[in-house]
Amino acid sequence: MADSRLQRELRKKRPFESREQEALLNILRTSDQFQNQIGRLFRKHGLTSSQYNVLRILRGEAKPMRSLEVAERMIQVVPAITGLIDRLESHKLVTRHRCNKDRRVVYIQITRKALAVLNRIGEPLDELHNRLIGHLTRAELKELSRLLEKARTSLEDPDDRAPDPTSHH
Amino acid sequence: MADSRLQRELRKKRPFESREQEALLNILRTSDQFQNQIGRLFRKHGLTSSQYNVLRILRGEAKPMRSLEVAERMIQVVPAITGLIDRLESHKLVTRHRCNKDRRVVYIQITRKALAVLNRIGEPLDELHNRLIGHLTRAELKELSRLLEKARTSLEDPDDRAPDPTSHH
DNA sequence: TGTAAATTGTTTACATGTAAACCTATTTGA
DNA sequence: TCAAATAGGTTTACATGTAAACAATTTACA
Repeated sequence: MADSRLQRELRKKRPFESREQEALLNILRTSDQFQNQIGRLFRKHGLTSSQYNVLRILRGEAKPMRSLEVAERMIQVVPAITGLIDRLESHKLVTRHRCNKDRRVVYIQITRKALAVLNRIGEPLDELHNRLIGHLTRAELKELSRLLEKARTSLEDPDDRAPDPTSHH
Repeated sequence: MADSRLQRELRKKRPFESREQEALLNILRTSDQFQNQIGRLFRKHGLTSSQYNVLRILRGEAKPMRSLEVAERMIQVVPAITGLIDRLESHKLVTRHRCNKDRRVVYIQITRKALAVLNRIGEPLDELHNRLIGHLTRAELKELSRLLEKARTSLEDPDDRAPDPTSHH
């Protein structure tokens, strides 16, 4: 395999053992670096990436949501959501309401203050996105998304670990 | 823009505003999910992803390295390396040696125990890599790497903030 | 109807990641 | 030669992310 940019970046002395490994590391590395840039922008506005994501989800839904519903969309493990909401609440970016019908449930609602913050971040974030990958052509962007979506199909079926192939349908 | 897999995954009610945004989110999301899988494998062997990366770097270099040198290759902020090395040391996976010539410098050396752990992880890790993106064709893997490397070129020049273009060569 | 099982969050224990302040040992330079 | 600037690491303060154990409610069902 010919020398690659990634190989130089990682200062590897040897080419990758496989294209699979190279592609995988390219995905992780690109994501890492982009997340750094994006996180820095959020920090300027007093938010973290996770907090921004929670607020975006709440704004998108446009009505109070249950904690676990938010957590699921964040694709995060459940326990983390509690502290995340705690901090957002202490910054007055969301409010919590205990449901009366089912007292286990907690509803999370976004505040006006948070909506204002999201509005302020919108434009600079679009600009950053553009700076990060705006130099790819439309065809390239489309192909990149296609390849990444195809890559993720490997995570779909729950490992074919069907405990009992004879049951269920 | 037509509906995409990502759009469904994120339960977005509206198509993405731009292909740039869609591609960017695809990168972040794919990386996240893959990192989860990989991290789980490392954990089975008593390591974290960061620890594994440090050990790989040390094994690749095949001789003691300075702390900051390791940190640079990890593309991490400096402070984090201290605790990381602390934990590796407490697990007897690396040893620390203060340099006598320059007493500020600390050399990190990998242990035999760590080399054995890396050997045990090698095969299952290759298998996992294969499971994650082995279903892409060679041409697709190559194109995916090319696109991601092109994407990262946006991070190259230090923002053109050349403090003084007249100095240095 | 009464108890086991499932659901919804929380708390606790660890390992990281970021930023900013610090401490020491070296190097620079007037 | 001696003070100021650098370089190499650490420490401290926060915000997350993962796993495991719990607590409070609700549901299911024998």
